[in-house]
Amino acid sequence: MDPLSSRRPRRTALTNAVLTIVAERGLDQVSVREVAATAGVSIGTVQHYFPTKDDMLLAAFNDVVQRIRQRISSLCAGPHVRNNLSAVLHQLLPLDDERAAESRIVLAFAARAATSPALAGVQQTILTEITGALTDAFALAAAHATTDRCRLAAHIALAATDGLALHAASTHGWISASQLSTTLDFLLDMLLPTTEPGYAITP
Amino acid sequence: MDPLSSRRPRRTALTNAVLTIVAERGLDQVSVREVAATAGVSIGTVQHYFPTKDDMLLAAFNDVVQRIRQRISSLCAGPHVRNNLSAVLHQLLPLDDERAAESRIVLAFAARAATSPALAGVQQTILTEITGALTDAFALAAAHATTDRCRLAAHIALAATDGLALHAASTHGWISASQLSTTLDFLLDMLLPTTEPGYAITP
Amino acid sequence: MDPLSSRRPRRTALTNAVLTIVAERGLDQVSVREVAATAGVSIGTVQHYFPTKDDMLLAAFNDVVQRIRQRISSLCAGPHVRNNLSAVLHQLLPLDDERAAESRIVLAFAARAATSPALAGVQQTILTEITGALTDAFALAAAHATTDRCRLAAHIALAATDGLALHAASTHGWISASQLSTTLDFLLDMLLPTTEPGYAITP
Amino acid sequence: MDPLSSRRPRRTALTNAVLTIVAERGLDQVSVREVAATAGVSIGTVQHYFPTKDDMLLAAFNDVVQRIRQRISSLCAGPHVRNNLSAVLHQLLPLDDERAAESRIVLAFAARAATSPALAGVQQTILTEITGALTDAFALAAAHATTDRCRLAAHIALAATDGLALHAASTHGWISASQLSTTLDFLLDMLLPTTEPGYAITP
DNA sequence: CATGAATGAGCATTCATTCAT
DNA sequence: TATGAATGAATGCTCATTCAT
Repeated sequence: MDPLSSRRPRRTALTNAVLTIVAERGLDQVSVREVAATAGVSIGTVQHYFPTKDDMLLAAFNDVVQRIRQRISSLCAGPHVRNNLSAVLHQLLPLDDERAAESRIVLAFAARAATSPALAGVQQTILTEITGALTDAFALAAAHATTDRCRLAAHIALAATDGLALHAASTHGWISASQLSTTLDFLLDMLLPTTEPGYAITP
Repeated sequence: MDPLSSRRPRRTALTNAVLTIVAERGLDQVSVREVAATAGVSIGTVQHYFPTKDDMLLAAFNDVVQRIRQRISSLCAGPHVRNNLSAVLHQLLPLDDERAAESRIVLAFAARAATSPALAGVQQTILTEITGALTDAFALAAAHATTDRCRLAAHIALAATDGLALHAASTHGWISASQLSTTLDFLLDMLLPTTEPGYAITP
Repeated sequence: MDPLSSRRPRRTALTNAVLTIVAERGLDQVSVREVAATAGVSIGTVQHYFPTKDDMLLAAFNDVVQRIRQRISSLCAGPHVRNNLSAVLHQLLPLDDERAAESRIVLAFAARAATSPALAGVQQTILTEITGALTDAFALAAAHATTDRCRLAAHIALAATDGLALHAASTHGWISASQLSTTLDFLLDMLLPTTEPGYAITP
Repeated sequence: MDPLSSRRPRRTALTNAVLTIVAERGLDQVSVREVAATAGVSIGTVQHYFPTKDDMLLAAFNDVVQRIRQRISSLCAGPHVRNNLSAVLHQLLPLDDERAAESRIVLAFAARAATSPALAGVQQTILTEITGALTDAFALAAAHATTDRCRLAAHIALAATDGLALHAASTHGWISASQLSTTLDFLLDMLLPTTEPGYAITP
């Protein structure tokens, strides 16, 4: 009846099929055929929603980015800045199977973004958003720190988090979930002085 | 005369061709045809050296890893531990065109390692080596720090470095070379107390 | 309009192309490319109808078997059992160019059936059908013979016929059409006593 | 030392490798690579003995034909003509695993002979030899039969035997070894009257 | 909105063969 | 005598895409 209620779900089913294949077999195993088969529709239908394969991959990347965006923004509503900060970054680590799959997906798209301007644009947007939010959070948590310091802290925090996710996703069991968590906590302790000032991002 | 003097160069020419294509157009644009054309040999010759495409990619990844390994070990010979540490990590950042290409290459292989056990093995080996070396370096630089602290510092330093390289490679100009360098320096200052103790990785 | 009227002919054109190549150049010269070229369609079209080469060969064998089946059954309608029997078996001999081509085709598929279960199944089916029909015919022609005798006669008749076709197809002119016919007639005379017994190879 | 004692065995090992592959996987699975691997030599060695693949196949066919020739001629030395005749023809049926393999081999080469003049020549030679020998045998067994009758009987006997072998090799278990033997015996009884006339399919 | 026929370029791989050693 | 490097054509097959319905 409502065109939105029938069009969107099918489109989402297709991007979900893409993401499933990316997580399980890698981005280069994504083909229109496989997506159609995974989603249980015909090839023609896939190409009705996404005229080209690049359109399809871009939509899938946008979907996963949007999913991350929403999960992050919902975590920023807490009263304690530091807890929010920690929660957000932990969301980006492959601490359980679901987020491990997401890490593989994000890594795959990030790698392809290196040679795909369209994907690079999406990647740049989400990186800008997250570092902006992290910078704000650091500013709130350490009120007397300069903006530059906060931005530096944000970049370090996000780089280390993504780097940890990269290390975990690109090996198999080299670094455990608890190690990931411990390492990130250690870094946050360094970046966010708790009891007394005198180090970390404060001047 | 010496078979090694005629066999090796050709094999290396082939893996170099692979790495060139990976850096310029991405790992999924690597085909036996393209590699043969880039190296200026016939298709049959490529498959004489590498019976399957996976063999070829694995050899190329091993080559780039070996290249990194040697560059790093040559930097560790300096007298000042902290300088060595800094130099090694800066080597892993895409600070010039050559290292930007290498970052794209390493990122591409890391992403594929997520779904390729053979590549994951190589990745795990090099990560283990580098974190081991970094841990030793932190131990030398901060003599009274526990081994666990040093290992944590090593993981953070490498994760942040690889994360920065990932951010730079997966966008185009989002983060400049000087920003990369500044951010890494800031992190190292945090991890390596200079004048006086009382923070960072010392207890 | 009717999908059958546009789909079937094309599919049949493809199997006919296969059979043409088999008859002229042998089964191992059949390639998807050659079939496409012979049928005047694109490679993709061939593989739209037959996803794999084995599917294509199986369909072609089924087609030729079906053709034989129909020719045989149309011959069994005559009033004189012995004439029918003779006519059917003569149909299986390479007595003219068309049936010589068919003999080469059938021989090629029979040989491949030795190492292809799918083709062996088709071969077994047609052999069972023909020997069944021949057994019935012998039973009608020699009313007081036991079923076992009739089955033996049927097996001998078909084996000798196929053997003659094999000899003719696998040499070039070693045995002439008239020799084939004469030999088969002689065998039928032996298997089907007409007026009086007492012949065989004795004068 | 003796060139013959070192050259011939290796050459024979190669043709044996060909025949093994033909029996197990079919003639079109024979490749220089596979033959070299099966015989445990290098590709270059195979092509040292057989410059082209056709040379190799022709030699292999000649070998198998020679093997049959020798087995047959050794059986013709017996004192009872009828027994010799029966023994020779039974040798051509796939009554045990070894002769089943040989039947697949002979069938494969016969089918290829349909489009290969060189193989057809060998096939024609062996057919001529065997029918000649059979004609002689029938002449001895039925002294007062004309030569033409004997030749007809020979053709029928060989055609039926080869046809039975074809039926057995091209299906899997459709006709059992004992059925093959029984059918051939029945035919021979028909072609070679022993005590009294009055047989054929009538009881 | 959805299908599937049709296309032809592209893929990794196998192949027979040549040649220098 | 025997090897293996090198070649390039050919293989079956998958692919993204176009188009008519």
